[in-house]
Amino acid sequence: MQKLPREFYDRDTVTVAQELLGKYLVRKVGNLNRIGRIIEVEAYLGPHDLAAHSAKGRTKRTEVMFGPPGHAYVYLIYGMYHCMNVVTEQEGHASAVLLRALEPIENITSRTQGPGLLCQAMQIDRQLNGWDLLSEGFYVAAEELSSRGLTAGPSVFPQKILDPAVKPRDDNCAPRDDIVIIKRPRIGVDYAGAWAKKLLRFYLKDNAFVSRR
DNA sequence: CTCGGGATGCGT
DNA sequence: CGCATCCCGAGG
Repeated sequence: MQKLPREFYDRDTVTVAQELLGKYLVRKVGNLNRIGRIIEVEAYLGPHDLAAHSAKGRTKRTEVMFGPPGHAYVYLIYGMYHCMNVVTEQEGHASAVLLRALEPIENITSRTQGPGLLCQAMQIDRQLNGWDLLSEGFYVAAEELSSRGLTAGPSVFPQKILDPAVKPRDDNCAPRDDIVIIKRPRIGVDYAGAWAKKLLRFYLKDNAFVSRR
């Protein structure tokens, strides 16, 4: 299970968001690793982005967004659900990628199609706000390596991002062939004016676990 | 301190 | 479409 390096997160947020698709979120609960393949995300582009929490400035709540990349920003929404982001770009940029849906891979027993359900299924709450995703027990991995030693699923087949703007890289974070990414406006941010219309929601085409709405 | 509303999900 | 449920951030 190849953990994503700090440099992966320390890049342009849209690039990170798109390259997170197909990667694996790993969360150890008890002695079991819960693993889900990330198939839907949204990019939040910093204080300038009126849909981003960091647009309110540096507050107690948004503190983590203003911190270094590769950390989890987890917050409570509507008094009953949690949402999980990964912080991107250099410290101070206050950008992040919201994880919206997973495809269950291992040890997941409840629904994962939506940011609140995803956190429920992975047992993610505000205790994990600020968590460094380069430590053990909670991180994102580049490839599935089943703890039972099973062969890789379809997600490990050669894949490609069909966006000429996204260039392949030489390291293990390289985008893979055949991934087709759908781009849509972000959900639930109608208050953000022109920013609500930008195509910053990304998901894998035809994946059955994309959140509805 | 109060108050309005929220990066949601579920039932009607 | 209503609503649960509570924290956040703004304003007095």
